[in-house]
Parts: sequence; C-alpha cells; structure tokens
Amino acid sequence: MSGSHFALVDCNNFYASCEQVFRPDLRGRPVVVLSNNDGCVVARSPEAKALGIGLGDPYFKIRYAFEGSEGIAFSSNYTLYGDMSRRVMDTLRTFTDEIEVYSIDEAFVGLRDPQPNLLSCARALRSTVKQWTGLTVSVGIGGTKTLAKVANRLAKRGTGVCNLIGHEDMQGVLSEVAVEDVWGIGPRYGRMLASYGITNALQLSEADDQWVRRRMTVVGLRTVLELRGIPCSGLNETQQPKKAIVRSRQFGRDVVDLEEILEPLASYVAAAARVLRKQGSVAGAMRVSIATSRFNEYTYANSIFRTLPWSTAHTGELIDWACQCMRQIYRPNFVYRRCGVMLTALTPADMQQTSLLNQEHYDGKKRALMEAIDGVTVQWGERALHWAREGLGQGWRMRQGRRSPRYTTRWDEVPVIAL
DNA sequence: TCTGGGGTCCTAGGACCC
DNA sequence: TCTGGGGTCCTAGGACCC
Repeated sequence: MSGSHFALVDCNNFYASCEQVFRPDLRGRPVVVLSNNDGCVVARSPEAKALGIGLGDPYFKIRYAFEGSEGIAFSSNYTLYGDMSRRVMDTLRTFTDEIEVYSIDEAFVGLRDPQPNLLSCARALRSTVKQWTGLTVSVGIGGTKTLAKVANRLAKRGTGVCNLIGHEDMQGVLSEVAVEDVWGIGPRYGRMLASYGITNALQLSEADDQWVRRRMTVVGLRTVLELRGIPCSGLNETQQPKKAIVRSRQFGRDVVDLEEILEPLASYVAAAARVLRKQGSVAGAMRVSIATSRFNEYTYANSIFRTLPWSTAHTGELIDWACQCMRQIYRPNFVYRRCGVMLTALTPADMQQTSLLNQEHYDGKKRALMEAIDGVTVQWGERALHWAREGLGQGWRMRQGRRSPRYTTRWDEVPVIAL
C-alpha cells in the first residue's frame, strides 16, 4: 500500500463530452447520449441536466421538449468512447504505473507524492488529460477508495480537484454527504439505513460494526471502515480475467419465430466468443435467456443453464449448443424483444483438461481456425466474416439512427477540416 | 411506435458425500 | 422407529457498480 493515497480520476459527462470534442459547435448546447436502440438517456451534458433531463429517461418521453430546446441526441458510439477512454488511461499511465481502470470513464491512481504536492499533482493530471484528449476530468484524493470517491464528488462541485488527506474537518465533510451518495450504498440500503435514522456518511461511519455486518454483509462493513479511513481494498493493478461474459440485447423490432431468434442469439454468441478468446479463456458452461418486453400484455421470460460437453472457445460449437438451449426454452406465440447468452466456468485455454472418454475438445486445429477468423475481423471489421446462423438480413439489429462517426478508429470517418 | 447493457460479490439453501 | 455433523459444490437471489 503506497502511503494509502488514492486518487479517483473521473471524466465529466463522459459520453456527451466525447461527442462534443469532435463537434465544437455543440459545446454549450444540451447534448444527450442514448442507450442501445435509442431507448433511454445514459449521458447528459450540463446544459441537458439543466433542462431537467434525468438519467434513464426514455427518450420518446422527453424528445419533443428536448429538441424544442435546441437539444441534440446521439446513439451510443461505443467504438468512439472506448477509444477515447484508452487515450485517457494511456495519459494517466505516463504519470504512474499504479493505476486501476475501474470503468470506461474512471480510474483509481495510487499517488506516492508527499502530502503538500498532492493537489498540484492532481491539477497536472487534469490539465494534461485536457490537453491530450480534449476531455475534462475531476480528481478526488482520499486515504481510501471510498473517501477518494467522496473527494471526487466534491471536486466536481468545485474546482475539479479535491484532496481529503489531512483534512481538518472530515466529520463536517462526511455529514454533508447523503448516505445513498456513498460508494456501495444503493437505493435499497439507503432506504433501510434511513429507517434507522442514518441519512449521512458521518452517521454511517459511526454505526456499530456488528450491526452493519448483519444488515449489509461484509461488503457494507468494508464501506464503513473505508469511511473511517481504514483501507479495505487496494489497487487491482493486474487486470483479472472476467469470470463471465454476457451478451444480451433488445432487438430492433419484435421477433416471434424461433428460427429468427436464433440469428441474434448466434450473433451474440459470436461476439461473446471473441471476447472469450481475447482474454485467452475457454468456456465450460453457458446460460441462454429469452424474454418478451416487460411492457407486453403477455410476458414470458426464461433461461437455461448448461454445462458444455467440453470447454471451448470455438464459435461454431458455442453457437450449436446455444441454439439447442434456445429450442428448449422457446415458446411459440409470444412476441420477443430480447435474448442473451452468458458464458461461464471460464478457464485459461492453455490449462484444459482433456477427457479420456471424450476425445473431442478445443484442439490446435480449431484454435488455428479461430485465430484466422479473429485476424480477419481485426483487419476488416466485425461484420466482415460471420457464421451463417447469424443470418443475412439482420432486421433485428438495434436501431442506431443517431450515431456519430467513429472519428478516431476509421479512416473513412476521420473529421475533415474544410479549407 | 418508443422504457439499456455488462459486470462483481455475498449469502442462503439444497444436494450430495463421507 | 429413527433421523448427526461437517465439507463441498451448485444455484438462485439480492445487493451493488458504471
């Protein structure tokens, strides 16, 4: 533990800001980014927040008023956001190796600097990221990750940087933080705590350990200890391989027929299998799910878990098994809106157990084929090559009518400056 | 017409084994 | 007529995160 100084670096309004970096004309205007299928608002510029647009608002409900206020909405452009995220993280890595990328738009950074330098270090991070990527970050520093999160909230409200290390009035600071704004306290715990009169972070930090343990498990207890300044979690510097890989999406339109549902399913399996191979794993089990819209009159949802005959990362095998699962849970006469697949029981591909009885497994030949396919995909894009089961028409694909260009990753979509 | 997607961790309870 | 105790594995469900 490096002196227990944690900085949380968090991009402000990340998705909306990514759009504005490449569209200077939109700076200062209300901008929102929508979820898949252009369903809900998932990111807002400050101007959009000022209009009262809420996170998660269904777009069709606010569209009229929003566009009437000169607002502009974008479909999610994850290719762009992912690349911008990589640029931010690469910038942070020029300052330190002690970095845990926590999500697409935030990272914990370990700071070794002596205390008087912490704020100037935070300002340097902030201005460099701004200069190199065009994005604004807030930096909060604390003795634990939970306190760094608190500091980051304060930073966002103030000058963009905040240091709580050695703060002379921590009690005052914590008493100003609503309990449900504490990292790890969601709506359920927030309500439960409120019913016991605990409404701010200071009160939570003073709660009885045993009581917290009983009501909120060890996870809640760790949060309380971290509020008191006792670190319970360090930086996860090495990226752990994922334990599950999920692909599940709403269709762009209603789907009724089994054969038609197998197309998106195959496509999600193929996408999940790419991620699986990228982290060098094979899957030993899968769960396949299907559901109608929650808003339908007649709803049906089901899922099935299956241990696979052998562990594999072969897309074709995974698709076959997933389709078998789907045939078991599909019921006719429902109008479906989503299906999904989860790959689990993941193990490293080079540590496979070969069964004596079952000669077949993910062998060199299959691996070579998958490597070749992945190579083509990297070079020519994910749609260059696909399994027949994924279908050709793909009318179920999600709607993305408002997607911005992939400015940073496609030669044919780089911004052009007119002379 | 239109309501997101991908993860983690913990606990309880059942099945099964010795 | 009687019905232990401990360990492990699996699953479902609940909570949280962004």
